[in-house]
Amino acid sequence: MTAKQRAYDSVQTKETILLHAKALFSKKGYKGVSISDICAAAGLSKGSIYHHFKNKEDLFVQLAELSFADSWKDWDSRSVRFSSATDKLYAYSELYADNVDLSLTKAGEDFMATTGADSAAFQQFGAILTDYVRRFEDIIREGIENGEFKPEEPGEMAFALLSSYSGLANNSRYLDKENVRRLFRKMTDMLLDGIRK
Amino acid sequence: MTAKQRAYDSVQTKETILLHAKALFSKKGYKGVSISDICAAAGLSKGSIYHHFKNKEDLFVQLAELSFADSWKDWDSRSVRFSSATDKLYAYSELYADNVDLSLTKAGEDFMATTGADSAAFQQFGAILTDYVRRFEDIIREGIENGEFKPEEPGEMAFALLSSYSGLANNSRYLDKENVRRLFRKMTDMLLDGIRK
DNA sequence: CTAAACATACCGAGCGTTCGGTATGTCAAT
DNA sequence: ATTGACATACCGAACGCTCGGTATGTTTAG
Repeated sequence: MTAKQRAYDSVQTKETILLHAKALFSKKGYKGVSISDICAAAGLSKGSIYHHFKNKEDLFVQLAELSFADSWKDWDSRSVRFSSATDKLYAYSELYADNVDLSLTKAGEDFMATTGADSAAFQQFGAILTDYVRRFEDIIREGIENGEFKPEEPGEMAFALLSSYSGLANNSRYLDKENVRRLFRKMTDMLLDGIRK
Repeated sequence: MTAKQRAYDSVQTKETILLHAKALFSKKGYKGVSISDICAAAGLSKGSIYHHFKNKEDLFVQLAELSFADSWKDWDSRSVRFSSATDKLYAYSELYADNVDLSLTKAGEDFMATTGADSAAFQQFGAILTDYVRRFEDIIREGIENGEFKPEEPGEMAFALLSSYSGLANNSRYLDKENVRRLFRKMTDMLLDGIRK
């Protein structure tokens, strides 16, 4: 006996929309994806999408909110396995590498360049990003406190490290998965010990 | 005595278009800038722009070609002053920092995501990028050869370093000039010596 | 019956691009 | 030196199309 089939499932539908939207945004950026594109991918009509989301900006911000939250939840469950901040950094970069094709960083930049800085959605997204850096900062701070990393301003270090990873992610778009992983590992090597002999 | 007065000056006009286009593209990305935007900024009509360029893609590729060529020319005249590859790296990062507001890297990513990989313009731009990395690679290779840097694959190192700088440039969009310079210097410190204690 | 969930049809604005037309410049023949 | 033929530079209206968004209708759940 299967459960009663329901033609309407609001929660499921919203998840479907966000799922396809994420794939599209991460591949084509914010402006590169139209609502119609999302409709076609999700197999839904515009009316349905605009029933669940106020507008395109709202859709993107909600997507970013959920994506980053999920991503950190995933991270939390993994990171406990690693005792040192150094190991955590490698694990983080590996996680990043495995999700380059579903990363919203590029779309986020696009979104911020597109959306006016006065917009509410813009500030919401800005808050998400700030929070993201702050969470990453915790790893750095941990490394500093137990003597693994140099004792410098953790906020700046977090910003710089994340910039390196996001830059690498943007430029790895046309590489195969294996190479991406190798490059992210190499990047972490570099960020830890530098290129100087 | 002024130079010969001319009602039309094709070269000047084209330069004007490219100048304003560069400022707009670097701020709003490729898709974020319309031909009308460029018209308004340059004080010209659409017809005029399409007289000088085949289409939007052509305009962007020509702009990228000239920009990168100019940028390297500028670099060549500066870099001779520095004897070590380490010094050159700092000088390069400073040059990058001073031009974040006129950088086409983000617009280039946007362009590649927008334009089909089969397009001629796409491949032209790809060639420009490849050439750019190769030129930067020369600095790395020099550093390796005279024992400043670790003897690793210079192509990969160039790719990684440039990714770090471009990522930082993308994320520095809302910072003031002084902070951007400081962050780029910090990034170079990090890339040279790492964050490990 | 009511309300939520979804579809359909449509809107005005803006997009990249085209095109007919108009200045302006060049140059050879007179 | 003037003229007429032609090329170049530029304009602005308009095209076909897509965009984000809305109004309205239909289906399903409770």
